[in-house]
Amino acid sequence: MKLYNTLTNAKEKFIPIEEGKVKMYVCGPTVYNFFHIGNARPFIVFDVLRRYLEYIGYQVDYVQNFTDVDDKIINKAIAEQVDSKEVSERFIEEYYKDADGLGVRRATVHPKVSDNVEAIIEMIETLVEKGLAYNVDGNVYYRVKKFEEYGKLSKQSLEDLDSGARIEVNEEKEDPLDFALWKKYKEGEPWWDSPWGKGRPGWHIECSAMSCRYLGETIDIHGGGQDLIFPHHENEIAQSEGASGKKFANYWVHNGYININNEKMSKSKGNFFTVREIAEDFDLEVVRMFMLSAHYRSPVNFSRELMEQSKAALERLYNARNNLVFLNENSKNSDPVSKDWEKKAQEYRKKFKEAMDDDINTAGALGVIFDLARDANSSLDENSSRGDLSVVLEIFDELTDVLGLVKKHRELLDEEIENMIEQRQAARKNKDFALSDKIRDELKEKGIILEDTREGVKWKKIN
RNA sequence: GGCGGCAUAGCCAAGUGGUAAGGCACGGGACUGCAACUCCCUUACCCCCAGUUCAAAUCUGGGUGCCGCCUCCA
Repeated sequence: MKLYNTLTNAKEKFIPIEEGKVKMYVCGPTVYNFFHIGNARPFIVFDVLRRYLEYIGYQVDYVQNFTDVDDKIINKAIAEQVDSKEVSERFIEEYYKDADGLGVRRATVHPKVSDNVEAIIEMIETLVEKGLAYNVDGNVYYRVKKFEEYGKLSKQSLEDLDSGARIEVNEEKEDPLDFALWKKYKEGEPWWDSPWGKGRPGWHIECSAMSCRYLGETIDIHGGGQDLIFPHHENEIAQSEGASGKKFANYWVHNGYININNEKMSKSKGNFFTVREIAEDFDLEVVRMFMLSAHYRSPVNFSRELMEQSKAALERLYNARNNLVFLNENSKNSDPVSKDWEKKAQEYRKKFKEAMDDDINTAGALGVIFDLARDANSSLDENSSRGDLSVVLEIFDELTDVLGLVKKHRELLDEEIENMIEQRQAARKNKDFALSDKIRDELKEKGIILEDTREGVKWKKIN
């Protein structure tokens, strides 16, 4: 498999540190609000990367943190006159609700900053000992110019950064580029004891410390949104490599932005939609479909129209699967799978993997699944063998599972609804179309859509 | 100013040297009591100019347009 590595600005063959295993860290949310669809992109993209790595046989240790100590959380807590812990715990719960809706699986570990302060302090101590950090009256800063490779991820030289740096108000720092590792306690803020007095961790250090604690000094893949490249990930490299003297991450993978009217969606611009808001109008699986229909590194525009398109596309996939299930349940042909379909299933699998191997080309992979759907729709019917039908259903589920799509398989119908369908069939037989249409409308009210096909009545639930 | 990305049909989008996947929408047809689903058919001077090559959407150079990072941000 090839992955685009921000460190080298090139697609590279993925080679894990340890054969058969992948250590992967992805920057998680700051839990002070519902997350927006810009935040949702990395959750979905890296969930797919993780699923694919597992699909091709790796054992993946996947760590995604919760930033639960932060200015924005503190501000929210003050505004609501509650404890900041209350705010972060609440939005961690809300995170899981939305993530579940998006089909994002739980990481192996979801560490919180507040549970890892000890590890953070240890790492800062190491940096201070090595002369890479300094304490000024209870605030500890990273001495950026001491880390020679600073800028290697974002491809910026220290001189460029110097000239671009805005005038610092903070006169404590030796250099404007230096950033905080430990922040001195202020009234009303959460705090921990440290060698430098009461205080709390800075933002960047948490990922370095937690990545090291849960995955070790060197990891395979570090992921996040492109906007984290600088300064966050640059700083992580400075901290982790400064402390360990070893390479921090072999592959840096960054997803592109979500735009609104071609402009970046961001909390500061206020032009964002939370996933929670979108859930009022769409099943969240549609959001996932939308995200995966473009390559993860390209910017995508978000709009209601595009959501409608994705919804229709997803619908097509569900229809194809429902047809397969229906035929499979009703097939009277018990022949085993044919050579033809055995071969075709392998070809679809191969093409799917080729797309995914090429830097997680989900749009290309979806194209393969749509080809499979069309093939199944057109070449399988009531005379097809159960052998063929089940092989096609298996490969369809196998491939859609990797993308985390088409997961809502229909359950058995209630007896009441079954009865209504039978009554309608009787009415149709008697050409009593007024009654049959009435029953169909009633079922629609209950969220069941009927389709009369040559093979019989099919039904599905409305999304 | 420094660094980086993008430009493919009405909309979305794959394709990095061999003659344009796929989805949505639109139009025509088949099927159907109607509808839905499904199927078939139809729909592209690959932003512009020049160059390299037997061959370029793909490579090189130059334009034009849009976006991002350099500051909290996925």
